[in-house]
Amino acid sequence: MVQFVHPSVEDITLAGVLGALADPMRLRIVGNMIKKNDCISCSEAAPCPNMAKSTLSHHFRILREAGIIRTGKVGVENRNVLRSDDINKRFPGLLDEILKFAN
Amino acid sequence: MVQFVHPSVEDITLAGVLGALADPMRLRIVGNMIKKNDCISCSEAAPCPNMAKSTLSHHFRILREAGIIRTGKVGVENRNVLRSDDINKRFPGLLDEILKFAN
DNA sequence: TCAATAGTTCAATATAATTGAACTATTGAA
DNA sequence: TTCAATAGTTCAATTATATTGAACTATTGA
Repeated sequence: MVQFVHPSVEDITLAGVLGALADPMRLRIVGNMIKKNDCISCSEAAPCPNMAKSTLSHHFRILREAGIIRTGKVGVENRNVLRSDDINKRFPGLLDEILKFAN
Repeated sequence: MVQFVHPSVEDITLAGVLGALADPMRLRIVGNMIKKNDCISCSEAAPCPNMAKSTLSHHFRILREAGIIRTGKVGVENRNVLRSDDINKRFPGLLDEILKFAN
Protein backbone atom coordinates (compact mmCIF):
# COMPACT_ATOMS: atom_id res chain seq x y z
CA MET A 1 0.00 0.00 0.00
CA VAL A 2 1.32 3.38 -0.98
CA GLN A 3 1.00 5.86 1.87
CA PHE A 4 1.19 9.53 0.99
CA VAL A 5 2.82 11.88 3.48
CA HIS A 6 1.22 15.30 3.93
CA PRO A 7 2.42 17.92 6.43
CA SER A 8 -0.14 19.43 8.79
CA VAL A 9 -0.97 23.12 8.32
CA GLU A 10 1.36 24.27 11.09
CA ASP A 11 4.25 22.33 9.56
CA ILE A 12 4.05 24.20 6.25
CA THR A 13 7.07 26.53 6.04
CA LEU A 14 7.77 29.57 3.87
CA ALA A 15 11.09 28.21 2.59
CA GLY A 16 9.35 24.90 1.94
CA VAL A 17 6.57 26.50 -0.13
CA LEU A 18 9.00 28.71 -2.05
CA GLY A 19 11.37 25.79 -2.61
CA ALA A 20 8.59 23.61 -3.96
CA LEU A 21 7.49 26.35 -6.37
CA ALA A 22 11.05 27.36 -7.28
CA ASP A 23 11.16 25.09 -10.30
CA PRO A 24 9.73 25.80 -13.76
CA MET A 25 8.32 22.28 -14.07
CA ARG A 26 6.58 22.38 -10.71
CA LEU A 27 5.20 25.86 -11.44
CA ARG A 28 3.70 24.43 -14.62
CA ILE A 29 2.27 21.45 -12.77
CA VAL A 30 0.50 23.75 -10.31
CA GLY A 31 -0.56 26.06 -13.16
CA ASN A 32 -2.07 23.08 -14.98
CA MET A 33 -3.91 22.03 -11.82
CA ILE A 34 -5.57 25.44 -11.61
CA LYS A 35 -6.41 25.51 -15.32
CA LYS A 36 -7.91 22.01 -15.33
CA ASN A 37 -10.13 22.62 -12.35
CA ASP A 38 -7.86 21.57 -9.55
CA CYS A 39 -8.39 17.84 -9.10
CA ILE A 40 -6.35 15.95 -11.65
CA SER A 41 -4.11 12.94 -12.13
CA CYS A 42 -0.34 13.20 -12.24
CA SER A 43 -0.04 12.55 -15.97
CA GLU A 44 -2.79 15.05 -16.69
CA ALA A 45 -0.81 17.73 -14.82
CA ALA A 46 2.50 16.83 -16.47
CA PRO A 47 4.48 19.93 -17.49
CA CYS A 48 5.86 18.36 -20.67
CA PRO A 49 5.17 15.11 -22.54
CA ASN A 50 8.72 13.71 -22.55
CA MET A 51 9.42 13.79 -18.82
CA ALA A 52 10.28 10.45 -17.21
CA LYS A 53 7.44 9.31 -14.97
CA SER A 54 9.86 8.77 -12.10
CA THR A 55 10.83 12.44 -12.38
CA LEU A 56 7.17 13.44 -12.49
CA SER A 57 6.52 11.32 -9.43
CA HIS A 58 9.44 13.02 -7.70
CA HIS A 59 8.03 16.50 -8.44
CA PHE A 60 4.63 15.52 -7.05
CA ARG A 61 6.33 14.24 -3.93
CA ILE A 62 8.14 17.58 -3.48
CA LEU A 63 4.87 19.49 -3.89
CA ARG A 64 3.11 17.10 -1.53
CA GLU A 65 5.75 17.21 1.21
CA ALA A 66 5.84 21.03 1.06
CA GLY A 67 2.07 21.08 1.66
CA ILE A 68 1.20 22.52 -1.76
CA ILE A 69 -0.96 19.60 -2.89
CA ARG A 70 -2.88 16.73 -1.37
CA THR A 71 -2.73 13.37 -3.15
CA GLY A 72 -5.15 10.50 -2.83
CA LYS A 73 -5.47 7.31 -4.82
CA VAL A 74 -8.76 6.82 -6.67
CA GLY A 75 -8.86 3.63 -8.66
CA VAL A 76 -5.77 3.26 -10.75
CA GLU A 77 -4.77 6.91 -10.67
CA ASN A 78 -3.79 9.59 -8.20
CA ARG A 79 -5.98 12.61 -7.74
CA ASN A 80 -4.23 15.79 -6.70
CA VAL A 81 -5.76 18.92 -5.20
CA LEU A 82 -4.17 22.24 -4.34
CA ARG A 83 -4.19 22.87 -0.58
CA SER A 84 -5.10 26.53 -1.12
CA ASP A 85 -7.05 26.87 2.12
CA ASP A 86 -4.29 25.35 4.23
CA ILE A 87 -1.58 27.51 2.67
CA ASN A 88 -3.77 30.59 3.08
CA LYS A 89 -4.18 29.83 6.76
CA ARG A 90 -0.43 29.85 7.13
CA PHE A 91 0.52 32.53 4.58
CA PRO A 92 -2.59 34.51 3.58
CA GLY A 93 -2.48 35.65 -0.02
CA LEU A 94 0.96 34.22 -0.78
CA LEU A 95 -0.06 31.38 -3.07
CA ASP A 96 -2.34 33.52 -5.24
CA GLU A 97 0.33 36.17 -5.52
CA ILE A 98 2.92 33.65 -6.74
CA LEU A 99 0.59 31.75 -9.07
CA LYS A 100 -0.55 35.03 -10.63
CA PHE A 101 2.82 35.04 -12.35
CA ALA A 102 3.07 31.32 -13.18
CA ASN A 103 2.81 30.50 -16.92
CA MET B 1 39.16 43.46 -9.69
CA VAL B 2 36.01 41.71 -8.56
CA GLN B 3 33.19 42.12 -11.05
CA PHE B 4 29.67 41.52 -9.79
CA VAL B 5 27.14 40.03 -12.20
CA HIS B 6 23.59 41.41 -12.03
CA PRO B 7 20.77 40.33 -14.35
CA SER B 8 18.81 43.04 -16.14
CA VAL B 9 15.16 43.51 -15.14
CA GLU B 10 13.81 41.46 -18.05
CA ASP B 11 16.12 38.56 -17.16
CA ILE B 12 14.65 38.17 -13.67
CA THR B 13 12.55 34.98 -13.62
CA LEU B 14 9.86 33.78 -11.24
CA ALA B 15 11.56 30.44 -10.58
CA GLY B 16 14.82 32.34 -10.07
CA VAL B 17 13.33 34.70 -7.47
CA LEU B 18 11.53 31.89 -5.67
CA GLY B 19 14.63 29.68 -5.78
CA ALA B 20 16.80 32.42 -4.33
CA LEU B 21 14.33 32.99 -1.50
CA ALA B 22 13.65 29.28 -0.96
CA ASP B 23 16.30 28.96 1.72
CA PRO B 24 15.94 29.86 5.40
CA MET B 25 19.38 31.49 5.50
CA ARG B 26 18.74 33.64 2.46
CA LEU B 27 15.30 34.62 3.77
CA ARG B 28 17.03 35.82 6.93
CA ILE B 29 19.66 37.70 4.97
CA VAL B 30 16.97 39.58 3.07
CA GLY B 31 14.98 40.06 6.27
CA ASN B 32 18.06 41.56 7.92
CA MET B 33 18.57 43.88 4.95
CA ILE B 34 15.07 45.27 5.38
CA LYS B 35 15.41 45.60 9.15
CA LYS B 36 18.75 47.35 8.97
CA ASN B 37 17.63 49.88 6.40
CA ASP B 38 18.46 48.11 3.19
CA CYS B 39 22.09 48.99 2.43
CA ILE B 40 24.40 46.78 4.45
CA SER B 41 27.58 44.75 4.24
CA CYS B 42 27.59 40.99 3.85
CA SER B 43 28.75 40.26 7.39
CA GLU B 44 26.16 42.66 8.80
CA ALA B 45 23.41 40.75 6.98
CA ALA B 46 24.73 37.35 8.04
CA PRO B 47 21.91 35.03 9.11
CA CYS B 48 23.94 33.33 11.85
CA PRO B 49 27.35 34.00 13.41
CA ASN B 50 28.96 30.60 12.76
CA MET B 51 28.45 30.39 9.01
CA ALA B 52 31.60 30.01 6.90
CA LYS B 53 32.27 33.20 4.99
CA SER B 54 32.61 31.25 1.75
CA THR B 55 29.07 29.96 2.32
CA LEU B 56 27.85 33.49 3.07
CA SER B 57 29.54 34.70 -0.09
CA HIS B 58 27.81 31.92 -2.01
CA HIS B 59 24.37 32.95 -0.68
CA PHE B 60 24.95 36.56 -1.67
CA ARG B 61 25.92 35.40 -5.14
CA ILE B 62 22.67 33.39 -5.45
CA LEU B 63 20.63 36.42 -4.36
CA ARG B 64 22.60 38.66 -6.72
CA GLU B 65 22.31 36.40 -9.76
CA ALA B 66 18.56 35.99 -9.18
CA GLY B 67 18.20 39.78 -9.25
CA ILE B 68 17.14 40.09 -5.60
CA ILE B 69 20.03 42.31 -4.52
CA ARG B 70 22.57 44.63 -6.07
CA THR B 71 26.12 44.53 -4.73
CA GLY B 72 28.77 47.20 -5.02
CA LYS B 73 32.15 47.49 -3.40
CA VAL B 74 32.66 50.55 -1.18
CA GLY B 75 36.05 50.65 0.46
CA VAL B 76 36.90 47.36 2.05
CA GLU B 77 33.34 46.08 2.21
CA ASN B 78 30.43 45.22 -0.06
CA ARG B 79 27.24 47.19 0.15
CA ASN B 80 24.08 45.35 -0.75
CA VAL B 81 20.70 46.81 -1.66
CA LEU B 82 17.40 45.09 -2.35
CA ARG B 83 16.31 45.56 -5.98
CA SER B 84 12.68 46.08 -4.91
CA ASP B 85 11.84 48.42 -7.80
CA ASP B 86 13.26 46.08 -10.42
CA ILE B 87 11.48 43.03 -9.02
CA ASN B 88 8.24 45.01 -8.77
CA LYS B 89 8.52 45.93 -12.44
CA ARG B 90 8.67 42.26 -13.31
CA PHE B 91 6.38 40.80 -10.61
CA PRO B 92 4.36 43.60 -8.99
CA GLY B 93 3.69 42.97 -5.32
CA LEU B 94 5.41 39.57 -5.19
CA LEU B 95 8.45 40.52 -3.13
CA ASP B 96 6.46 42.34 -0.44
CA GLU B 97 4.04 39.46 -0.21
CA ILE B 98 6.85 36.96 0.34
CA LEU B 99 8.89 39.10 2.71
CA LYS B 100 5.79 39.81 4.81
CA PHE B 101 6.22 36.25 6.05
CA ALA B 102 10.01 36.19 6.37
CA ASN B 103 11.28 35.97 9.98
C1' DT C 1 -6.20 -14.98 -14.53
C1' DC C 2 -3.88 -11.74 -17.38
C1' DA C 3 -2.76 -7.60 -19.72
C1' DA C 4 -3.04 -2.62 -19.41
C1' DT C 5 -2.72 1.58 -16.78
C1' DA C 6 -0.81 4.77 -13.29
C1' DG C 7 2.32 5.58 -10.44
C1' DT C 8 6.24 4.38 -6.81
C1' DT C 9 10.77 2.86 -5.38
C1' DC C 10 15.52 1.75 -6.21
C1' DA C 11 20.16 2.43 -7.84
C1' DA C 12 23.10 4.93 -10.66
C1' DT C 13 24.73 9.16 -12.48
C1' DA C 14 24.66 14.28 -12.86
C1' DT C 15 24.11 18.71 -10.76
C1' DA C 16 24.14 21.99 -6.70
C1' DA C 17 25.44 23.33 -1.70
C1' DT C 18 28.86 23.65 2.09
C1' DT C 19 33.24 24.45 3.80
C1' DG C 20 38.49 25.11 4.71
C1' DA C 21 42.36 27.07 2.58
C1' DA C 22 44.46 30.23 -0.27
C1' DC C 23 43.83 34.40 -2.67
C1' DT C 24 42.62 39.74 -3.87
C1' DA C 25 41.60 44.44 -2.71
C1' DT C 26 41.23 48.31 0.41
C1' DT C 27 42.30 50.86 4.49
C1' DG C 28 44.94 52.73 8.22
C1' DA C 29 48.88 52.99 10.92
C1' DA C 30 54.02 52.65 11.89
C1' DT D 1 56.04 52.63 1.63
C1' DT D 2 55.54 48.63 3.93
C1' DC D 3 52.71 45.78 6.82
C1' DA D 4 48.89 44.04 9.34
C1' DA D 5 43.89 43.97 9.60
C1' DT D 6 39.48 43.68 7.37
C1' DA D 7 36.04 41.99 4.01
C1' DG D 8 35.07 39.22 0.87
C1' DT D 9 36.05 35.94 -3.43
C1' DT D 10 37.65 31.79 -5.67
C1' DC D 11 39.13 27.05 -5.73
C1' DA D 12 38.91 22.19 -4.73
C1' DA D 13 37.00 18.64 -2.10
C1' DT D 14 33.13 16.61 0.10
C1' DT D 15 28.27 16.22 0.80
C1' DA D 16 23.50 16.57 -0.59
C1' DT D 17 19.87 16.85 -4.09
C1' DA D 18 17.86 16.01 -8.90
C1' DT D 19 17.13 13.07 -12.97
C1' DT D 20 16.34 8.90 -15.15
C1' DG D 21 15.84 3.77 -16.63
C1' DA D 22 14.49 -0.47 -14.75
C1' DA D 23 11.92 -3.14 -11.77
C1' DC D 24 8.13 -3.11 -8.72
C1' DT D 25 2.98 -2.47 -6.66
C1' DA D 26 -1.90 -1.65 -7.00
C1' DT D 27 -6.20 -1.30 -9.50
C1' DT D 28 -9.24 -2.08 -13.26
C1' DG D 29 -11.52 -4.42 -17.00
C1' DA D 30 -11.78 -8.03 -20.30
